[in-house]
Amino acid sequence: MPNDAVLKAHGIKPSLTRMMIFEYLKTAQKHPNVDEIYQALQSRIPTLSKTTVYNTLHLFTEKSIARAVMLKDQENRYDLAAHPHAHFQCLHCNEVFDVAMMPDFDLNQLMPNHEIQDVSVLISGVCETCKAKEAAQKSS
Amino acid sequence: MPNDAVLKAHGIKPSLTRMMIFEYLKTAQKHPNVDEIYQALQSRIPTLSKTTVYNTLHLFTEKSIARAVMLKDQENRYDLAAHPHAHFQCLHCNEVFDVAMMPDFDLNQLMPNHEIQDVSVLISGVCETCKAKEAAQKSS
DNA sequence: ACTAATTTTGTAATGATTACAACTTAAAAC
DNA sequence: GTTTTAAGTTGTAATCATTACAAAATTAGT
Repeated sequence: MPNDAVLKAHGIKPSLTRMMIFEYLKTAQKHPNVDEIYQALQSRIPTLSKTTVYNTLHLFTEKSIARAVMLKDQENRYDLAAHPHAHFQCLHCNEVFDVAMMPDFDLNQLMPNHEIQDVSVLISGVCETCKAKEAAQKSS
Repeated sequence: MPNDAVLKAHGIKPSLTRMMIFEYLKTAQKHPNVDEIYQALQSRIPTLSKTTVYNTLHLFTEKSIARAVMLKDQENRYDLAAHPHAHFQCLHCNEVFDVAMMPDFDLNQLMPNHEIQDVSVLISGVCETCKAKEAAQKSS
């Protein structure tokens, strides 16, 4: 489905700015924060303002095509809400990776009378790469 | 185990201030943020500074007797790390509840070469009370 | 007591986020 | 195809949690 169709399908008028922010979220191989999105698109949209990035992300979040990722650095990062997944944040290099998906917990049984809208899972630890580096240093 | 013993066991010198912040975290039936802790203890520790609260919570987090709860309001809240549990935040009244515990995912199988230190689960939706209120309003 | 180390404090800086009003662009009405 | 209205975008200033940092106070070791 082309980008404008995705936006329209969620009740968002596909302005050029919105399309480009959406496209960036879709193709960027990371979990960008507001400033990263702003910096990345500034060259192509010279009049872009940070407020617009905030506005657009709030809109995307509200319309459920993006969601805020809660991380320890206390700065919102965003990714597309398309496929539910967990996040792994390395405490050494600070990189964030997607984790395929958690098995579905039987939340409705745990909390029968609550309406569950979203589940965020953040796993933290040390990533493969950092572990390898540490091991290499120790043995040298 | 008395509070000072808990602190000592984690390598923290049990100063009066630290004991009182620990005690507050233990007994408060909520997930206080820094300001709430500060306000609550100010009457008993008149010279208390907010920086001290920040310092102490960082220390507690580092020594693993407390942990930062990641919530959508973008303001750190803390609870004791004692028994692992998930959090439920109501999107209407903003209240936060503990959820017994998630079944343990087989994370090590999902991410074989990573070292997992912590898993945070945040569930959001509408709580029992808010749902009941809504239902009552509709039927009136 | 004396010195050194630790703990606590207050003020100032940082930096993400929001408020808000002006401006610009696009759509609708005529 | 103007005019009117609504929607989208922008820039500046304010807010507020958090951090940096250095001084002051307290505690522990000698």
